[in-house]
Amino acid sequence: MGKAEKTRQFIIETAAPIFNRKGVAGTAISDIMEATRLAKGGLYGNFSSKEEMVLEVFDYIAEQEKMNLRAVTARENTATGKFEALFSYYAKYPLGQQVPGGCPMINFGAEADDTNPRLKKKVSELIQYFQSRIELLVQFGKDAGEFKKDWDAQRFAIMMFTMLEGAVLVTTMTNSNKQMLVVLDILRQEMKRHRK
Amino acid sequence: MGKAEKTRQFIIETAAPIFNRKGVAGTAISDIMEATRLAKGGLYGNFSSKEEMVLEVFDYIAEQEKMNLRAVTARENTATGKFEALFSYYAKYPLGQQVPGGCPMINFGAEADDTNPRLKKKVSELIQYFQSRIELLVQFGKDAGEFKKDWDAQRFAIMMFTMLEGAVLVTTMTNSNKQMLVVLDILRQEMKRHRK
DNA sequence: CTAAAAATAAACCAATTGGTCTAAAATATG
DNA sequence: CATATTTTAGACCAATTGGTTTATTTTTAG
Repeated sequence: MGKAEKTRQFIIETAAPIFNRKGVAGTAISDIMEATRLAKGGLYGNFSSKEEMVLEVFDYIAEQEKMNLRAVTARENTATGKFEALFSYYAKYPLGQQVPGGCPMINFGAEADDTNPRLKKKVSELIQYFQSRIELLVQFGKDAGEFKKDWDAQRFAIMMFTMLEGAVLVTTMTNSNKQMLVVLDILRQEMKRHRK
Repeated sequence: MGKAEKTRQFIIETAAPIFNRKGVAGTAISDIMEATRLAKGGLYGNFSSKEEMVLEVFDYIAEQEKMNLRAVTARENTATGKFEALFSYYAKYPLGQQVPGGCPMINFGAEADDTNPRLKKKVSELIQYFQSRIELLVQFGKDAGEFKKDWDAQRFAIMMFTMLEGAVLVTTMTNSNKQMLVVLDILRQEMKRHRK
């Protein structure tokens, strides 16, 4: 990685939590200049526009989120263990976030919806990825004989993902993970019902 | 309602969908001027700042959302019917929204989180209201002998609200209500399990 | 070590930002 | 109807917006 690549990456990593926290419209280029200690030329030499920068920042965030999801589940080797690891991770939410400032799918999604179709598409793809990973985890558990074969993986993936995202919103707004814990209990119970 | 009050209300109602769509930071005063056909003085004579305007706009939106929730459920007189009316309403999401631009709890919540504590508190209160209404609906059904007495109302309210909000996010991002329909089916099934 | 290439800082730009002020117009009240 | 009050339009403000350009520095490669 040459100097240029390094600077580019440094800008992306520095800008990510700022955009996630303050939103795209709420973040001025001057905010990024301040955080990176780079002059305007340093930024526009690496990105042709704020829009392009945001798009690349989200790619980075999406990669972080995917890596985190893999890291959390990789530590266990049974499907049940992997789910439990995920539940423990969310129980501590919003601690341990890879990119601070709340869930990027909610943050970027809410803003992109009516203003940025390219960004919206990226959010949509990240959502799909998360859901398909949950589905694969259920399938893995079924293949390993941990879960009953008639458990509807897609249905559970939708249930788990929507509930977790909703719980993240509530947790963030109320500054309390009380409801998140209830949600996790419901998910654990649902998993138990389909255990062999 | 004098002329002043009327203008004030007109500004709020006109600005509401704009803020909901484009976000607070993404909305310029000039956007509101254009939509209301009012000059700057006309706006700042009624609101001391953009911040104050947004706060009042959200109060209006919250009132609309509450009224809508009441309106949807009021048409039926059994708890089961009221829940079914809610499910039918969400099945058509995002159609029939009172304030266009997606769910205001997500939109304003995501942005307010790290930037506007006063707004965040209002979002939090609206969330609490929705959840308590669901709880009351369960309680109403229990009292009327429709639901089993041992159904945990609060637990279901959390499940229903978080799943619906998550589904709204997914529905909005993917431009498809496919997942919303799955979520509604899960909720219907859960209700059935606690029917007498 | 040197020459070509890449990366950077900072001055500069027009447009727009949220907000103020004043004079004119509209309204409400006696 | 007249007067006091409220409401409004629009000029004006300094600051900031995203973005460009140019001259200089730094890095890379031969």
